Amino acid sequence: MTRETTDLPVAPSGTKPTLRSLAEATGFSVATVSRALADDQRIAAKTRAVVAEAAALAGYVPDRAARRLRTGRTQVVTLLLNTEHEFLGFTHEFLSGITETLRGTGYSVNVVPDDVGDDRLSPVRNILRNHLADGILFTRTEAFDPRVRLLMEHGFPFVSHGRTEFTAPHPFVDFDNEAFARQAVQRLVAKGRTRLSLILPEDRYTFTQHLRYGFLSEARNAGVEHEIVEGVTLDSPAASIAEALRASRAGDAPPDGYVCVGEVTALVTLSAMADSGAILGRDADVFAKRASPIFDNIRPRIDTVFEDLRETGRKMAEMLLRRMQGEDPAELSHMLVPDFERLHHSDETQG
Amino acid sequence: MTRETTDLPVAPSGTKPTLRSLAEATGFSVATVSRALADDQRIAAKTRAVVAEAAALAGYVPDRAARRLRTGRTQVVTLLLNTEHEFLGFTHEFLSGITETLRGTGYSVNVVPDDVGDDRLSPVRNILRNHLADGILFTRTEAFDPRVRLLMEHGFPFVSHGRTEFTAPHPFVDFDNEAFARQAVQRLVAKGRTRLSLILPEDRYTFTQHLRYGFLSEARNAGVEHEIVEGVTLDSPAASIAEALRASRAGDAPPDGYVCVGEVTALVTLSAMADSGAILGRDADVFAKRASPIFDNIRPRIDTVFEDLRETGRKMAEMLLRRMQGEDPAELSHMLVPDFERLHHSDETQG
DNA sequence: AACCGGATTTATAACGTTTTAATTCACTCA
DNA sequence: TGAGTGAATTAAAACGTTATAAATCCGGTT
Repeated sequence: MTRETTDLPVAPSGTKPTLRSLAEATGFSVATVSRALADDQRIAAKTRAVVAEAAALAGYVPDRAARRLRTGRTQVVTLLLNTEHEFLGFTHEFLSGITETLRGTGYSVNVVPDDVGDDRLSPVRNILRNHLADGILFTRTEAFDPRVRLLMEHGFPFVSHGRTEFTAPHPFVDFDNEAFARQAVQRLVAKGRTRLSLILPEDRYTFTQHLRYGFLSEARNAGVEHEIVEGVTLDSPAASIAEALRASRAGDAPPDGYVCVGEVTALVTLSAMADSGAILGRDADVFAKRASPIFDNIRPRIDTVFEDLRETGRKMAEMLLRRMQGEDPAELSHMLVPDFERLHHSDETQG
Repeated sequence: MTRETTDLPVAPSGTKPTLRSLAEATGFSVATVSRALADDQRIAAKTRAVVAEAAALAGYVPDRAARRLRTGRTQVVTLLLNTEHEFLGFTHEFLSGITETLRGTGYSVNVVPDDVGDDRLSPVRNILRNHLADGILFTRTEAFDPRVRLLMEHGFPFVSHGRTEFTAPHPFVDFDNEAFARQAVQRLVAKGRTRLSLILPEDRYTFTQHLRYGFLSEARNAGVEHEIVEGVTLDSPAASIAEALRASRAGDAPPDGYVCVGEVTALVTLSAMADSGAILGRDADVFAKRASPIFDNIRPRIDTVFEDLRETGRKMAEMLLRRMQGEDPAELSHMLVPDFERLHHSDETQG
C-alpha cells in the first residue's frame, strides 16, 4: 500500500501496466480498480485516490482492444473521404479541423475512401455491420442521401457536411451557399455586369440546388441575363471546363460576370479569359468562393469569399462527439455564413 | 453437418456471425473453424471447404477487437500528418494514394496530427507504448529525425517520406530534390538567366539540404550569380515571403530567375513580380515544382515539374505493408525522379 | 492383440476489460 | 443477542479470437 518503489518515473520495468498489475500493486481487486478509474461513486473516495495515483505512477492507459471487445465501443470516428476531386486545400483544412477537435478525446480518426463513382453505401454498410466505428463523418451530401437514410434507420451517430431534404432532422454542418450565390450576383450587378454565368457541381448534391436557387432568383430579381453552363460541372476535368468557357465566350454576347464556386473553376475562368483576349475588370468580372488563401497571391486579383473548412471540420467533429454522447440530433446543426465583410481577405502586403 | 438452413442469403437472422456460431452451424469446434479460416494445412481440405462456405454464407468477418486483443496486432496504420502547412493539394493526393493502396488489405488508416512546433516524438511514443498501430507513415523528415531513431531502436515498422542521414538503412520514399534543383538551374540558365534566387524550406528537413546542394553546385558550375533568400522559409506566411521578395527586387541587380519549391512560393513570386512591374519572360523567369495541376490554369504560364504525391502515398503504403510482413528494411526504398520530359504537363486546351 | 504414428480435431487458457450478482463488513436497532 | 441495513468490495463471467497441449481416430505394424 505504501509505495516502496519511487524509482520508476514513468515507464514500468518490463511489462506494460494493466488493471491486474494495478490491482496487485494497490491490494484491491481488478473490479475495484476498474471502477475506481471510472470514478464510480460507489467506490470509497480514498480508494479512488490511491488507485488514481498508482495508475499515474505506472503510466497506465487502458487497452483499447480489450475495452472495445468488452463494451462494443471502438473509440474510432470514420471520415468518408472523397479521393477524386477536391477544392484546393479542402482535404487538408477539413481533416486538420477534425483531428484538432478530436485530439485528447480518446477518439481516433480513421479515413476511408468514398468514391462517388462506386457504391457510396458500401463503406457505411461495412462500418455498420462490423461496428468499425462509433461515428461517421462525410461530405458531398445528396438531397436524399442513401447514407443518411441508412444511418438514421440504424440510429447510428453521424454528421454530414451539407443538408439533405429528408423531413427528419439529423446533424449537419453546412455553408450557406444560397447566400453566397446571391451575394455574388449582387456584387457583379453592382459592378454593372448584366450577363452572368455559373458552373454548378453535379445535380445530385444538395448544395447544387442551393447555389442554383440563389443564383437564379437573385439574377431574376436584378433583371439581368444569366446562364448556367451546360454539359460541364465543377468536377469536370479542367480541360473540359476551359473548352465550355471558350465556347461560351465565342458567342455574340459573351458573359461579363462569372460566379465561380470552386478555385479550379475560377482559375480556369481567368485562363479562358486571358486566352480569348478578355481583360478582367474591363470585359468581365469574377466572383469566387475559396477554401485556401491562394487567391491572395493571384494577379489579377479577384473578389472572393472564404469558406472556412478547418472550422467546418472542427464543428463537425464537435457535433459528432455530442451526438455520440446521446444529444438530440435536432439540436446538432451549424450553418457557416459567408463572411461578406472580409471579402478578398485583403493581404496588405502589396504596393 | 448437412446444411438444413439455406434460407439466409447474406445476413444472419438477429445476431452477428462469430466463430462460435460457425462452429455450431458446421458441427466443428471453434478451434477447428478458426484454423480452417486461416487455411491451416493441418486441417483437412474438405473441412476447410465446408467452413469457408459456411462463413461466406453467414457473411462472417472476424472481429477486429478480439483478434487485436489476442494477437496484439492492430491492423491499423497511422499517418502522422502535419496540420499546419501544406503544398497545395499535398494532403489530398498523399492520403488518397495511401488509402488506395491499403484498401482491401484489412488495414485501416489512422490520422494523427504532427505539429512541428510540438514535440514530434510524443505521438510516436504514444503509439509505441500502447501499440496503437502496426506501422507508421510520416512526412517532413529531418536529417537526424528523432522519430526514425526511436522507431529503429524499437524495430517498429515505418516508412518516412524523405531520407535521413543515419547510417543504418530504413524504408523511405523520396523525391529527387537535388535533381529538381539542378534541372531548374539549368533551365533558367538556358534561358539566359544569370542571377538566380531560391527560397528554401526550414533547415531541419533533409530535403532542404538536397535542394541547397543541387542549387548551389549547379549554379557554381554554370558560373551564374545566385542567392538563397534569407530570413524566410517555404513555410513562412505568404506575406513575409512577399515582403522578402520585394526587398530583393528593390536592389540594383534583382534576380532574373526564380527556383520555386512550392506552389505558394511560386504564386507569391509571380505576385511580387507583378506588383513591382516586372514581366515574366522579359525581366525574369520562374521554374517551380508543383503537386497539383493548378499551374496549368495560371496565366502567365510558368515552367513546372510535377511531384506525384499520390504515387508517393501509394509507394509508402506498399513499402510499409512489405515491412510489416518482415521484409528487409534495406530493400525498401523508392526514389521518385522529376519527370523532365513532361515539364509543364501541357494541357492542349488553350489557343 | 496390443501398439505405434501420422493426420485431424478439440478442450482450454489467455489477451484486458466491464459488469452482474454476490459477498463482506461494520453498524444500528429492536 | 440477533437480525437488518447500507456501504464497500469482489469473484466470476463474458466479449471473440488464437495458440498450446492434449486427445482422438485410423490404418498399418509387430
